[in-house]
Amino acid sequence: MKVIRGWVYSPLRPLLKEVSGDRMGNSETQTRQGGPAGRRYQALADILQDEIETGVYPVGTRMPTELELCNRFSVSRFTVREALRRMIDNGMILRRQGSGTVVVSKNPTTMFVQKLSSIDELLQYSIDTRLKVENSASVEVDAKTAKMIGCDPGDAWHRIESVRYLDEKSPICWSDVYVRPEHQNIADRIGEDTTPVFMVIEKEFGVVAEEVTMDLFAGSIEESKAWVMGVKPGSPTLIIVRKYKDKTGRVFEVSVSEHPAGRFTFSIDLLRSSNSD
Amino acid sequence: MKVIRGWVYSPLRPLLKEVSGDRMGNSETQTRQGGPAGRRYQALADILQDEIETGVYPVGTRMPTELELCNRFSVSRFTVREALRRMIDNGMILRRQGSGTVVVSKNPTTMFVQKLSSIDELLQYSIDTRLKVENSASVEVDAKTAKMIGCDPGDAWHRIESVRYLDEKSPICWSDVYVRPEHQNIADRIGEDTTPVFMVIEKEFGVVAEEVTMDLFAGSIEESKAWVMGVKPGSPTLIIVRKYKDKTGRVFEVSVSEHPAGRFTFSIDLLRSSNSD
DNA sequence: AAATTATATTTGTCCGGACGTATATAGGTT
DNA sequence: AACCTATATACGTCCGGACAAATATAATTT
Repeated sequence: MKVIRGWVYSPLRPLLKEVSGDRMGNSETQTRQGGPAGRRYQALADILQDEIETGVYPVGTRMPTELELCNRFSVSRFTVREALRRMIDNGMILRRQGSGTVVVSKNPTTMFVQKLSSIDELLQYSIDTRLKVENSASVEVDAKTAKMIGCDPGDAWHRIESVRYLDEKSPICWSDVYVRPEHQNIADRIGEDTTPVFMVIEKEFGVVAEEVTMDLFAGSIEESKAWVMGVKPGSPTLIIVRKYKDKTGRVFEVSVSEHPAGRFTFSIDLLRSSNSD
Repeated sequence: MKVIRGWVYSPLRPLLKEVSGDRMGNSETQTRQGGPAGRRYQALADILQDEIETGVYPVGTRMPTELELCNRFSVSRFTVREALRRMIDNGMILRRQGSGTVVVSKNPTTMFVQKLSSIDELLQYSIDTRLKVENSASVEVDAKTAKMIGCDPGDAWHRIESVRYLDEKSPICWSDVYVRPEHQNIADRIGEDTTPVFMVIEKEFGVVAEEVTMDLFAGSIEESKAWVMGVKPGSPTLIIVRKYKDKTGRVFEVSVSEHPAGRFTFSIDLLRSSNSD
């Protein structure tokens, strides 16, 4: 049955009333200024959202123009635009100047958003962990590594092998950082302070990380690394591969981190997006 | 000399000019309406952002009021609010009605946002994977499990043990789903279709997942599970613990998934947030 | 018919004003 | 001093209007 938007009295709904025929005596309604308890743009957003969900405006088609919505609900353009702004945030519509408003999704997409307040949370290390460089050399990546970091075998990269410590005696992870040959001299800067490698490259060479992809999977640690990390060869590790891309899509840094089991947990916190609804 | 918008058009910056003393002859300037190529609110946001970074408004203190900013830059409240809205999105300021605007961060935080368009991307399984229930029983969690799922030892939960298959012969992961005793009858619904368990609970009992936390770490698979998954006991696995909380913060479902190495990769794609700057 | 140009449409930016509501502050009362 | 109350402050909502810029559509020309 579900007569949602039929404007029966719900505590808040009849804030907006559609003007159907010519006009109803809204000499009072219209003169209203200043907001009451309810937000008009929110009520309008709810209505439009529901109309999209029920198929009044199918995905792919165009919604009414701002002016049309102003007339239909007899509200100002401010209210309409504010309502539509919510729906943009919800990913339901898309707007383009001169063109109009297009419906792109039936239901509020991006149900969950990750709260990621700082760059540290991206890297998930507290400020005071330290990188200690073990080795730094130009390499041609072998087939196995190429597959892992997503490039062709034989490609030239500069590899910086290092170990991340919580304190002197507590290695957290082994970290292989691959950077472009033209950036290889940043190797000297690693470990100086706690700045992430990609931020050093950003500052030094002007490239900007526009996209970061992270792959997490389980694996077994190899013998040489196991020795340094103080675990048995072949014991389980959490492997995190991070690829930093600039705006052209070119990867300018790849880091491969191996965390022996028990030393590290990667946490993600997702919140239901509350921008409306 | 082409005076567009008052002050001449330079690429973008002197779009906003601070009024210092009493007033400059902006009889023309002020009357100007409509926007040129440059956005005034953006210019204002840049200025304020810069002033925060340079310590004019230290973190923790309060910024000027809207009206003060209106006067200082001789712009309308719309422009000021639009500028401040950007800074809210950037996480630099926080506003409260009646109180004012507080600086909470020196530099634009939330540098990266995760694009998460659908619930499938949260679960990271393609639609056509299937859950096959192996066992379903009420349990009192032991100490080890309690630590893993974040509750007290001895707490009563209903555990649904299942295996996720890509097809008949390809098990992807072992999955232990813990639900509240009062929800235990949803066990019959698992495997019927591809609906995620938490969505079944949402629909059936009216609870809503407001927050989902995911912990990823490496571990060793235990013997009984190894048998089903077709790997050697003790071999590495990627363990993912998902906790679903309602709006009161109460956990109503915990799922523990164990993915043998090589069978599954968890991917995250982060994009630099482009809300301004 | 194709390309160009002119026009209309539609969203973006910006202004000034008004009132509502939440918070903070000052003042008075107990 | 603690509590309550009146006032001021500051952000939130909403209106009407105006021009700018980007796009789409119609008209014109080639």
